[in-house]
Amino acid sequence: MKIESVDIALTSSAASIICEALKKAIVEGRLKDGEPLRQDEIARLFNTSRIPVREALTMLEQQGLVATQRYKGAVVAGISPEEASEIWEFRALVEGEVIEAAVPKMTAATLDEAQTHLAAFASAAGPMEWGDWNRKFHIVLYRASGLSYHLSVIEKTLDRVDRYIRAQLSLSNGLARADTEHRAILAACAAGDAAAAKALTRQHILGAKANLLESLHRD
Amino acid sequence: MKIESVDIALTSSAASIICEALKKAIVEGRLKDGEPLRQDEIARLFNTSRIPVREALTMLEQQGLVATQRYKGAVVAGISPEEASEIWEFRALVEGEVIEAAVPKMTAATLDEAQTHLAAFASAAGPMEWGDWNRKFHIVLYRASGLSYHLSVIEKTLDRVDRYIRAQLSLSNGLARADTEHRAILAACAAGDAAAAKALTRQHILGAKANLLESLHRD
DNA sequence: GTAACGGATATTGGATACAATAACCGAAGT
DNA sequence: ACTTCGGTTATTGTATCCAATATCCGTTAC
Repeated sequence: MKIESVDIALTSSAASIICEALKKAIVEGRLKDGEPLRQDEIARLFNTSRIPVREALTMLEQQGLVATQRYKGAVVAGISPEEASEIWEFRALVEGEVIEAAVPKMTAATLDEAQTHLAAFASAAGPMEWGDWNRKFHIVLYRASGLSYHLSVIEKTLDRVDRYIRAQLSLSNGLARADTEHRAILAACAAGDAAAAKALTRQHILGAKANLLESLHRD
Repeated sequence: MKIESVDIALTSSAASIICEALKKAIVEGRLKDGEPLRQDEIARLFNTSRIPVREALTMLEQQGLVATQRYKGAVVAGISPEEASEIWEFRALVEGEVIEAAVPKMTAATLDEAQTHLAAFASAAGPMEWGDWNRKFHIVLYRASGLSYHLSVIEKTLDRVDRYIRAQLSLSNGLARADTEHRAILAACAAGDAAAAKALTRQHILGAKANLLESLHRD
């Protein structure tokens, strides 16, 4: 007879727990651009020494989420309008290609799950939830492609810019427009029209890019 | 009057020095897939404690060059044929797009530098040099695009697979074929034909993918 | 008043020491 | 012979302590 076994922290080191918590705070925009991340302050928050905190900050720096200067510490890494513009072009390129490859492999379960996320997105209460469901909707569709390397690059890129997407969704028409475009993308996927899904995804991303740059320009 | 000032280790921490050294060894294929990386052994090599070694390994894990298991240590991360196939497709997508954007921005200096690397490639002595000049040739052309985010993704991807490219160059016809294709790509760039440069780059990468999979299949 | 210098404080980088876990090995029992 | 248990060793994860550097602030010279 087998004993009921539960994985107790088999994959979680203190560093990765801290890294994930900080990443979540950055991605959700709770930590603002340029905000300093003090090692001993974070260490106190997690009841650890500074060693795992430093490893977590090293991970985040490698992911481009924080910028570190020797003997000066880490700050949340911002993004310039030029970088934003380029990253949205990159997203259109890669996400367009991935959804095109994904459409022929989508199952009913894929479409169901996407539909669920779309409904949750439409009836969500605040910017944080919008961002979560928006991302889940897209990722579910991409995942059907089975292109794990492409997916990992997409996820890292989204980590880098997700807070700007959330801000975008909060603007006037941001939510309604995204919802409309999501429905069109899902319809194309359900119809098995890979070319249309790719084109709509590209428009979805490049339209958001134009909006973002416009709002940045107004400041 | 101003004093001649030299940056003395302003940007170099022990961790990043160790990281770069290990990365070079992995990229050049001197550390084989699955080879364990012991913390205290590396620490002795660099005359440091294990702390900066651990940070270096953390960086390499984030870059996908090593795989770590809790309480078991880090090993050089290999790559499956499926992953290789997907990564070469990814390269064709991104590098094709980047060189297309780069062609209109190339200067005479860009083409000169690429030509120099191409000549060095053709007259290089061994696999290591071939790999170095091959990579420099492509990167110089890509850099003209000014697409820094795309470039950073390409560099990280190349770090991950460069040793397989080097192995490929060492095979029969690998070097001659690469040289021929490089000349064609450079000619298209010099002629200002962005579409041709893109198509030739894609063929260059996808042909190498086919060769790689074939050689993997023979084993 | 202002700029340059010097010391006090805060913060990070690294070394050492200890705790937790895995791998190995040998002995005992069946 | 095979399995299982226990202990020993090797290796990693973390805490504590010290060194190196930056920042702040008062003082002083002009």
